[in-house]
Amino acid sequence: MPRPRQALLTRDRIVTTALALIDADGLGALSTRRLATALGVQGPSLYNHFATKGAILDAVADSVTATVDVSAFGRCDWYEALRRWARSYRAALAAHPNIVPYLAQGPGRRPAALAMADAVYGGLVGAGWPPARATHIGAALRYFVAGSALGSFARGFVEDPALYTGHPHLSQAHRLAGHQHSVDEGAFTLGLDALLHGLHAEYERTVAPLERAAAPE
Amino acid sequence: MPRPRQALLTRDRIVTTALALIDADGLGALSTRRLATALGVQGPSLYNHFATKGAILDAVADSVTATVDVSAFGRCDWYEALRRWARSYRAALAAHPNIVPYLAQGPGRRPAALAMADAVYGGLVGAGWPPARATHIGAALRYFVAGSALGSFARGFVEDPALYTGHPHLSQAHRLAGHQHSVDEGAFTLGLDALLHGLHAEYERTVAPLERAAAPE
DNA sequence: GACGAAAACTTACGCCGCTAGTTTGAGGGG
DNA sequence: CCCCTCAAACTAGCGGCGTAAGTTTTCGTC
Repeated sequence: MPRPRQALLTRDRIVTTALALIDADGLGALSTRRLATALGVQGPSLYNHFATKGAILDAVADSVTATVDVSAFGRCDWYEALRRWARSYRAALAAHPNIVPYLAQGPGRRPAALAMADAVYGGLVGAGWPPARATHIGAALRYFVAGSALGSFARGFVEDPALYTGHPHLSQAHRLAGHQHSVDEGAFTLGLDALLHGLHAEYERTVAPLERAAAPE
Repeated sequence: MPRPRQALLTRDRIVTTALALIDADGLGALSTRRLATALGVQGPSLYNHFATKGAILDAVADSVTATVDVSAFGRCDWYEALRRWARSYRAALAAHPNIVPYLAQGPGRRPAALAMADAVYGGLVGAGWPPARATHIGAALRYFVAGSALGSFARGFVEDPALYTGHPHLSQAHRLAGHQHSVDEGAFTLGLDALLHGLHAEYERTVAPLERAAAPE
């Protein structure tokens, strides 16, 4: 087939289809040939639109990151903004868990990831956190969110009671997989609340006094 | 070459060499052929000792998990034990960051990972945490540790100042990669302290009263 | 209307994980 | 001591992978 009258592929169509395949079959199951077949095309045709498979994955990852809501920074105080961002971030990743290992490598050159980092860091610095501390906070929350989305904690335990007979406290572990949602959600909520609680305490101890001294009403 | 007088391969030698290759060149660069070459052997010979490449990776992952120290449970109170475990866990993963994406999928059928889960869960329940809460705490800390080891936060930012010109707050982001250790370490310490602080507060609020009622001196 | 860029194609290279079948030394039973 | 079985290496090869190279035809532009 030569060049068709109507282009068969667009970057958008490739990204959307790739994400669907990754969601359905996992990151490892995405090959350029399978992706092309799903698009009704031969493998190498993709290279007319993306330089490498990695560039496709970057675009897929960024399309997921782009759905994260950072609008709470500037609208709420830093504390509430962090909470809303973290929940939105986690929701975005949990909707596409198979891409998380790729996405969690860092923002790299992906525009949506950079925009998110900018909003979070800017929001924290704007609230009075020292720059180095703001970096640490952003990193710590990314650690927690990425870790929570990387793989279900509950599904990490095989559903085979015999496996746990040698471990006195794990006799119920085979049931975890069946309660995946409540376990993962409960752990995330607990951890997020605890993290924010601790950060709040540090803010009151180190930042708030300075803020009050600078603008004493 | 037929069967040699002295076996060329052992499971231990395969695991050790595989870990070295993964450390040096990344998870993606480990192929059965490369591994076999490093061992002075042809590719398929590995299959005399392991059923699949995944089984090799399981063994490598478990050898890393086995270095995590959980002895603080039972020796310290739950709070200090959690801290020591988390630090040891992170140190083990950070020493071999390239295997983390594989390892973080959960314990699966890996014995050292199951033993670690058993110790942590048992320690928390023993301290009075309700079972469901103990599960959440273990999960939340695993989220955080795995996320922190999955990829350096600092190295996630490309060292190219031009990339950040469009983002007002990221003007210094290209310097992050140069301070990888202090950034990642600082973020981990901050997050861990905050998490534990929050958990301690919840313990005092929900568990400690019951403990005092049950054993009033 | 000529022409270069664009978007599909085919072919091919060197990797990959893994299977099948072969060879031959090692170790145990008569 | 001989033989039999098993174990641990081998070679050959399958189908799939990412992607480079070159071909064909159409589109958009001057």
